[in-house]
Amino acid sequence: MPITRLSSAKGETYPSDERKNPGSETATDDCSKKVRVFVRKKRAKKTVLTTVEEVKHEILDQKPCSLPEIEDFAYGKDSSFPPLTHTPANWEKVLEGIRMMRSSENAPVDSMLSDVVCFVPRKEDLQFLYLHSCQAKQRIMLLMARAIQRLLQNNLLTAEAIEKADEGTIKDLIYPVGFYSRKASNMKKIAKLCLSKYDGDIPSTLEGLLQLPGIGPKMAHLVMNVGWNNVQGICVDTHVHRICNRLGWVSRPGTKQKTSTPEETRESLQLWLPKEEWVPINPLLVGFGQTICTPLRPRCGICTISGFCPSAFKETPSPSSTPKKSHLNKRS
DNA sequence: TTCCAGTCAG
DNA sequence: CTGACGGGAA
Repeated sequence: MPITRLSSAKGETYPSDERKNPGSETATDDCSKKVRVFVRKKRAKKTVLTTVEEVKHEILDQKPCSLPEIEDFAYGKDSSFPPLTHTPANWEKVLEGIRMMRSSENAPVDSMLSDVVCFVPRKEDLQFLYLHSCQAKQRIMLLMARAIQRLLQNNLLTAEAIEKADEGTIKDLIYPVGFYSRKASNMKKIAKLCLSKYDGDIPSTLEGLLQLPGIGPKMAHLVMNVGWNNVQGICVDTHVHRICNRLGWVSRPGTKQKTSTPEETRESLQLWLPKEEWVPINPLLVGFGQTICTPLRPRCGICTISGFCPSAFKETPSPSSTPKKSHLNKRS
């Protein structure tokens, strides 16, 4: 079956879990010293941002490593030195808590991804077709699966076939999917573009993907992440956007204000989140956002990390029926 | 009736 | 920045 899913299976282990081994004291002391020197230098040059990734890259000479000293330093646990900018306290506990909640509850995203990526082998190459469902609802995702099935049955999964096919036919085949009309025409345009510029394949760069009609930052990063295995950025959808802001994980540059767009969230999040989390953060938070940290009436009562969440129990219960801005509002 | 989700057009 | 997009569910 050529359909690949982004959502990861439950019970997956993450690299950060393997970090807590007591290493040799001399090595970590040395590392700790290097971190201080490095950050001091950066700050002397008035470099605005110093990320955990950057420190690791410099100090550890590109070798993947997550020494506790760097993490502690980043979180501000080391009182002898100010924390790195933008790294929120307790983020690992929060992530771990969300993983726990996710493992005990099935979210729609687990059964079928909201963004479905199909790879269709043809000759020796991989042909690619994207279908994009904005809906996180299970119903739509089931319909999405059926839409793909129908496209498969009609041999409409190669750029050539899509290019030749009637737009109305495609429209009918993918029908109940959100924005099917626009998507059908985008599929035609993308097929034509891919045939003329990419030999029937899809572009393998972020820039190339973003040129395709209907492909924005969210889909482009998703395709880079799961399609090309080349992580250029975090795939930020509204769930990631919303939850990161509720947690206080992201902010507009130089302020404590919430980010206003997913793109802003992506850039802010990438400043401190370790790269090994860039891919798993999406299905993790999407599922969390579907089951617990919902846009409307988040279930703070059953959320195990509400103690770490600045927004816990602070959402207005019924925004639609009572549009009046009540007592609880933004802080100065 | 309102909202959903991402992208694009105005 | 605002709204359209297309259907269906809350």
